[in-house]
Amino acid sequence: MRIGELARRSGVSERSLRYYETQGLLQSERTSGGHRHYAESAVDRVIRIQTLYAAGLNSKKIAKLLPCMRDADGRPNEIATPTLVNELTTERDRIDRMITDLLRSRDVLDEVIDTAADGATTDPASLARRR
Amino acid sequence: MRIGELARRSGVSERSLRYYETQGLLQSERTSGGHRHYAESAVDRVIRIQTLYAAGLNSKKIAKLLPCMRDADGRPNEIATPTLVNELTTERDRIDRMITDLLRSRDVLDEVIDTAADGATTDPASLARRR
DNA sequence: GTAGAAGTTGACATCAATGTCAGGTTCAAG
DNA sequence: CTTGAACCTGACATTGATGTCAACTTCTAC
Repeated sequence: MRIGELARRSGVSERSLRYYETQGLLQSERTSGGHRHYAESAVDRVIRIQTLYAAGLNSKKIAKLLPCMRDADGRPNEIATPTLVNELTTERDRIDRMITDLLRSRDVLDEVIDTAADGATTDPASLARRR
Repeated sequence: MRIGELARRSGVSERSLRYYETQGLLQSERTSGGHRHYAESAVDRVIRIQTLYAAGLNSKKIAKLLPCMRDADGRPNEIATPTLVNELTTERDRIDRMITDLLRSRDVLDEVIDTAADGATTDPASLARRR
């Protein structure tokens, strides 16, 4: 598929897809005229990249990590080196702390929202949030 | 307490504390010479601010949200307006998605780490992570 | 072959919290 | 009073993925 379709299907801008390529995160075939063509599997890959970015990893880490992830269909292409394992463990712990923080923040928001709702509401969404 | 102590105790840089003040997130008394003095409660407040920043809220949202949170000792000073509740609900849902993403990323990292560990390890931490 | 949609590269902008530095002032202990 | 630590303001830098625009080329449907 071409870049426009990949962007649409993955929910990531064309700009970012080209950027991913410069960072070595995403491969593409080129037509004789220079247009990019992607395999079907690119959709999943892009989504995975996005998810890792959202978790606070930078391009370099993602580039090292991607070959060690198993694809939908099989085994990983590489096994993480001890050095990489160390880095990833650090990231894992950071993500763990992030999750803890986010849960706390979510609870705070829920409380503020529910406090405002108290007094009178029939909104099912907020009722559902009540403890 | 003075800014240095607050920075140390809250784990936030002096630079950031001053920034929080310009954003209306943090109040301080001033000595005749212009030095900031903070109440004990500032420590908690700063930590709360940091947590909300980590959850992706910006200064403006945090400024609106803070008066609606209840302090350690009591009731909130304000009740969120319907408009604010809408905004906060949007944030809450975003945070929810963030948590989902982070859990996924954490699992991915765990899998890569464990795959690398397979073959031979006696590291209790990674053994503990095994499913 | 032609028109218009879609693609290309390169450059520059952005966002927002935080780091850093300079030059000056205040505080507190001796 | 002195001295050094701590604090003040203001300015500029950083970070890194992404937005945006310009000028040009390629692709595709007719």
